[in-house]
Amino acid sequence: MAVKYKEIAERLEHDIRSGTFNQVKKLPTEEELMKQFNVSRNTIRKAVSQLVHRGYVYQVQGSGLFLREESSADYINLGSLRGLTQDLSAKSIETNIMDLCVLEADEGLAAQLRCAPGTKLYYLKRLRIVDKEPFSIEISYFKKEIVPYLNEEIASNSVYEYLIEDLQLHIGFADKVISCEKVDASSAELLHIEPDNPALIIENTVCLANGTIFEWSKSIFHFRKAKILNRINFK
Amino acid sequence: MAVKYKEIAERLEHDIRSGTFNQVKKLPTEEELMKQFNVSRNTIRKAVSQLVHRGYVYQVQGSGLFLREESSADYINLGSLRGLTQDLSAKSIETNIMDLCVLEADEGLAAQLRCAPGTKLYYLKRLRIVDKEPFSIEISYFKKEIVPYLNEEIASNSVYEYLIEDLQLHIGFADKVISCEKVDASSAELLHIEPDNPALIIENTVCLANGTIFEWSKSIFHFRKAKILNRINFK
DNA sequence: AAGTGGTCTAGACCACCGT
DNA sequence: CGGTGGTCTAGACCACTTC
Repeated sequence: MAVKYKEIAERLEHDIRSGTFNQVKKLPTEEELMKQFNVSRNTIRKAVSQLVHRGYVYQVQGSGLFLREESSADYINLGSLRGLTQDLSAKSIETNIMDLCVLEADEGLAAQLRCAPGTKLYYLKRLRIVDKEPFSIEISYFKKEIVPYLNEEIASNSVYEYLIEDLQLHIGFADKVISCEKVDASSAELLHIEPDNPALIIENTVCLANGTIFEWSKSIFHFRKAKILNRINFK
Repeated sequence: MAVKYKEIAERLEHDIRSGTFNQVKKLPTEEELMKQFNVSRNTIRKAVSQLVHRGYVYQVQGSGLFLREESSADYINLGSLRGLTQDLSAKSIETNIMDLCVLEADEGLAAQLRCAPGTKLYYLKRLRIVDKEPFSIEISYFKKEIVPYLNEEIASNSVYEYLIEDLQLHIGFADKVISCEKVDASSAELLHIEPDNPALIIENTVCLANGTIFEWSKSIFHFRKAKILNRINFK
């Protein structure tokens, strides 16, 4: 990571998360940060705008740079790539692999992934267990052309860590569709809830930085245990 | 709006929405935009980054600026201030005011709004009807100190348009918590669904640009009709 | 090699907050 | 009024895509 503004943003994010500014609830001024990191003002402003987007701070013209309140509960964060591991860091997380194989896209999957029917895909179904209780079911399809190899060991840990660090994929953007349904019988059993109970659903279409779709997934969450937090900035 | 990059972003957003670039699926290069709007490169880049953030386009280094696919269905957009009116623009939207009054914050509301119990609040409950069918129930509390006046006429249209254009409030950021519950009996009746059916819930804490909380709201959506779309950018 | 976006600098001036 | 963010410019150099 040779990029200055990203390094500064990561450094500040780390400091915020470890409570460095909790007393004053305020970050140093832009001028102080310029001196501290020995970079130009625009570079500081670019680093800070990353923290704003991630929901850590807000800027007030003429006044300063303030910490946003920490969210007390454990929420799922839509914007993070690392998924549950980072969001629910205080909890114990286990993963059961229910299924992992290569298959060929049918009409429906081909439409979701914008590829020809018959395209080879990795199919992965996992049960996520948080604090010893079933939390969610995650069903993912990856284009094999882009993710040429996957095994149970990788799928038991963070798939995205593997995609980014080992396969060196550049992940660009995603569409997430959030909805709510009655849970089907087999999912109800896995999640230890009654059939016809509600379930929170996230369908996720993920693209590389160059715009190519490489994953489509559907996650089914236990309706009492999962809440999603989204921090929005206007302006 | 004397700010150049915002004007350029709005102009480009309008052009994108009206299909100007649909043939090529690409925007002009930064250099062309610089000439077209007669501004510096950084100003163009700032305008473009707003479009990226709103999910309209993605940038590919060395290649260009591309349109993201339009989402086919009618989704609720978490990032917009205007709410349903803009998101579901193709549909007919009606609003029934169920309740509108001033009350004093109890312990629970005081905690949500970070104010003293007894603080005066506007309470507003509305039923939103889309294409002649009940779509959602919205319950809002506004600090009267910040929103000193509200009436049925304003509440029948866009409250946020009134807050921004008439009261000149500067809205800064919001925390949105999305979850899923079994619907209660009275809400079920309003939404024309069976009791115990699922409901999609958004709880919303909204702050002014200076960080003051001024609204807390809870929206209960018809689980078959409401889907939320969130477009995420990494990097 | 040419085209196009990504990062970074240095400096100017404006707008808003607080004392 | 001084302090602090917000906007804007002009120019340099780097990194990636495309041909």
